[in-house]
Amino acid sequence: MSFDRDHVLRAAADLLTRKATATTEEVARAAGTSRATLNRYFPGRDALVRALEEFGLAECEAALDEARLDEGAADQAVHRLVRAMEPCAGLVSFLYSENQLFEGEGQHAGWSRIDERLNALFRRGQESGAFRLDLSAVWLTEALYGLLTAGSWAVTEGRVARNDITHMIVELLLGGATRRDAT
Amino acid sequence: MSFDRDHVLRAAADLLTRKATATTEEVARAAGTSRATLNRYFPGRDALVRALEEFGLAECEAALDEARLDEGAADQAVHRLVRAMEPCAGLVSFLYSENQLFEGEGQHAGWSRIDERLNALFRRGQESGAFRLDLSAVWLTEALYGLLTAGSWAVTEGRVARNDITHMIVELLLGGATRRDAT
Amino acid sequence: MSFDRDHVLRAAADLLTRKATATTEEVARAAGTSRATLNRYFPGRDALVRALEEFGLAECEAALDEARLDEGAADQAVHRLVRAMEPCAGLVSFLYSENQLFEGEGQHAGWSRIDERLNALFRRGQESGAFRLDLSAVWLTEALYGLLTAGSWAVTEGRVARNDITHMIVELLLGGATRRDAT
Amino acid sequence: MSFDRDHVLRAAADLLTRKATATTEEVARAAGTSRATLNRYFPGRDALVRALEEFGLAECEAALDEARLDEGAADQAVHRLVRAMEPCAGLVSFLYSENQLFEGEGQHAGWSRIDERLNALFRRGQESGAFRLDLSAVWLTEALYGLLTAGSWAVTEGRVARNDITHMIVELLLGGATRRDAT
DNA sequence: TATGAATGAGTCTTCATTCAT
DNA sequence: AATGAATGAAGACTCATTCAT
Repeated sequence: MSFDRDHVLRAAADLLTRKATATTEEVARAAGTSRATLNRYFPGRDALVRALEEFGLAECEAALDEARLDEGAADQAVHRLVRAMEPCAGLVSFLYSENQLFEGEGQHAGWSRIDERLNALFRRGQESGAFRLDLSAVWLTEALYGLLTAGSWAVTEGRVARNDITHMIVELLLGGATRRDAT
Repeated sequence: MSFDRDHVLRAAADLLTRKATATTEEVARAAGTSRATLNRYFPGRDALVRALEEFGLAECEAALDEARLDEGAADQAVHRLVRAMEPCAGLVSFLYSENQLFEGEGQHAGWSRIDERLNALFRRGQESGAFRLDLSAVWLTEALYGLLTAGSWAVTEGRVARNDITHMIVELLLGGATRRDAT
Repeated sequence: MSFDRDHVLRAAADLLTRKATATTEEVARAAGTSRATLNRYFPGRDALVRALEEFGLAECEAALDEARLDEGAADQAVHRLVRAMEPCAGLVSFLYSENQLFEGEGQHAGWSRIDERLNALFRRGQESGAFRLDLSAVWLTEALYGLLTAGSWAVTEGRVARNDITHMIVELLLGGATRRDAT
Repeated sequence: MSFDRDHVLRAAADLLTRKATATTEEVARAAGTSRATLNRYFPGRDALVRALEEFGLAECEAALDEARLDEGAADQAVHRLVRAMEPCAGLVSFLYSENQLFEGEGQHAGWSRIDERLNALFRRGQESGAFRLDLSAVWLTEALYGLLTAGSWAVTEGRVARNDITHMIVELLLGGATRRDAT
């Protein structure tokens, strides 16, 4: 059977998300192939990380497309967004921590595009009067990443049910912890 | 001059927070000492991480003490908590990611104690009617960690002003992004 | 199209003469075929070297035959010898260096046969009074190899014209650098 | 005891002269040290070869200095030259074959300097009427290298006595194989 | 039969660690 | 006590080889 690049990338993402320092051998084994073959397609660990970055970017872009950020009320769009991005959370978290290493080189332009799309959504919410103005769109974007990561971990560690996590993130992000009806 | 254990730990925390894969040599250099001396006091990388864990735990406990979580309204306590914990965010984030590696070994009991104190705060808020019941105290604790980490990065990357970050985190955690006065 | 064993051997000899550490892939490419096919006919790098050895031996034997070492004056025979062997020089040089690796394994008997034929020529010259007795026939044989190799390199590097090299080698080997008519 | 760079270089030269494809481990063992330490001082195999090149160059230059090429009759100078260079022959031969690999990069300028000094000697002999004019100085230089290499091998393989080799090379280079008194 | 693809083996390199000063 | 130097261990990479088409 032929080498399934996508399958390998998914397996690598799964493993590295859980154990960021996993060996090339472990990655290869997890992908059901050998070190040498892995190296044929991704020459060097960097190449693998770069490929994962492209992969993660594509997944995120697809998630954003699927969420139709421009349509309907901003809070509903956020809801769709979180639901769509949740599967990417682990990989994105891994890539974030890896990117810290490449400080000098400047990060991949694709992430700026993603950031900008998220920023645009939050700005739209602010302009429509739905979202607060004292919390900047940039911060809301960063906070979304943070909550996605936290949610991913919380599920992995068994502290929150997988089926609940989208609700947890969306409600916290949009409504906060304080009771509204208590007013 | 005598070996300043605390100074070394702070330097190591600063560096590893930014670059989790930093070499022993880099850590030693950042601490102003040599590999060999570093190894004399922390025999093995694990020992250093464990020491950092103790260090981070102590800082966190101190922050929790300083925030007087049991006193006054829960939301005010959360405010004090975030302000007090913010300096620990980077180190806590690093230790979290390191702990992923030691899945097998149960994690340090100290973190459970911290978790429990935070959980207790959020439960108190829920029992007092101040906080929502559909967002579990456990999740709020995890979310707090996530927001602290996101805030730390956002400041490091220059996206949010250092003086604003406590406000950003507290307001989002308690009030969410949606405008309340718009009702 | 059928596999042209001789063509492959010549291409391999040409390449390995210039770059002794050439990869199997490079050899195959130079021969206009693929690694796998090369391996089908020469299973293992050793097999290729052995085949090259047989090839080189055959070429040398043919050169010696062509030079008719037993006929005429010894110095004339040396002249014919150098002219005939010059095309083999590069390959012989390569095989010499390869043989160093197989110290343990006795070298191919064919080389002894060649050596013996050359020795015989120089001994014949000594016995006929044409060649000096204080330079052993064995040494003259080795020196011939050395001069052939040096000549091959000198031509490759463009330091001596291809048409001159036989003259240069023969004259040096037979007459040395010192002027005779100066006496 | 401290790391003896010169000792390591000599050991490496001795081994690589005999077995050009020797492993880093074998080189280290032959030098009485470990791979890791070898790598500390010569990071990468290339670095070792470059260092050997510098080492060989220095030895050659020293040999040329010792031979006082400018003094006395040219043939006497050649005699001194061969005697002085003989110990370098193996290493020079190795470096020659290695240099073939770096075709693109152009060879170390030092060798040109050596070549030029040798060329000058042979030109001086030609101008003084001692050496033939139909064998170019450049060729005599190349031939000298070839004879040194052949002599080194002949001694290693036990075909010529070590004490005889200088005589063998000098006499062949200067006087050739043909009897002079036969005239 | 010839070849692209997969892999086992072995080398190079680097890191964490230990030792002698 | 502190450090430069040496090393064992382990990961990454490349090559020669084999397999399936």
